[in-house]
Amino acid sequence: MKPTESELEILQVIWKKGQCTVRDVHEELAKSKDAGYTTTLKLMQIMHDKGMVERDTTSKTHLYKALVTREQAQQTALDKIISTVFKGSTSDLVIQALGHHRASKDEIDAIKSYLKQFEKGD
Amino acid sequence: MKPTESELEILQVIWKKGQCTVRDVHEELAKSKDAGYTTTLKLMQIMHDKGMVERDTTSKTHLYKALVTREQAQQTALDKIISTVFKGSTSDLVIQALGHHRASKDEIDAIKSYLKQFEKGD
DNA sequence: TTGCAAATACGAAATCTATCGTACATCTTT
DNA sequence: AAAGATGTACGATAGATTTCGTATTTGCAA
Repeated sequence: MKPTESELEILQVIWKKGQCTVRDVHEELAKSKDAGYTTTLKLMQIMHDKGMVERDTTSKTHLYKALVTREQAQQTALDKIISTVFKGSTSDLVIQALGHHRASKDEIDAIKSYLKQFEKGD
Repeated sequence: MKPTESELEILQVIWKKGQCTVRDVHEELAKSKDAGYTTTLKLMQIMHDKGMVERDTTSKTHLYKALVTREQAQQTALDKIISTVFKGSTSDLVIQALGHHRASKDEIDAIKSYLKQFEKGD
């Protein structure tokens, strides 16, 4: 349910590529991290045991796909930090996010139009 | 730098009360958690070793204060999830947050006025 | 078909986190 | 001043996570 730090790193690669071999993932991670191939392999096997990914073992080289969606992981992550560091306040989070992570004009427009549409629903 | 899960629970209490004894923190945590007093004590000592809190040891019962501010923890947490699950996109995070964590009218107003003020600065 | 390269399987060590028990120190109360 | 209560110090354990080494399997090429 709640991916660990390393599991998230791996999921990121799978989310981006859609479908991955262990080597795909490992080489991507190797750019920023320094761990052995079997480490990545083992982690992906564990993730499979946990049901976070599925794999096609038809051929020798297995193909992994994510079962946890990025949206699910986003939601889990948001829930956690909103409750632990934002006192449960979504608006605090939004304001803090906008304040420090300089959003582009386009992003701000996206948010504003989202807010408009959101208001109508009320 | 990056508080663990338990450390965050403790920081939350200290942030709220401003200054705490171990017992203060422990009794607050006891409401939702079931761990012994010395566990809380040990964690707070570790936090002190890490420089996350300072303490006044003048009297027998030590007084702890946070050295990590809530804002810093919020920023660290945001940075992490924006990069790990939101592809670096702040607006994705904001929209996801607003979409799932039903914000109140007041909160939305707060965000809108923030956006207005934010635009002026551009 | 034999052997090499690349992949998987998996046990085990190394960390890190959280938890607790016990020893020791310090107040308070009588 | 002694006893009990309350506090801190700290080693040790349990569990989770990450890492790696080695054994085994599989496919391909000479």
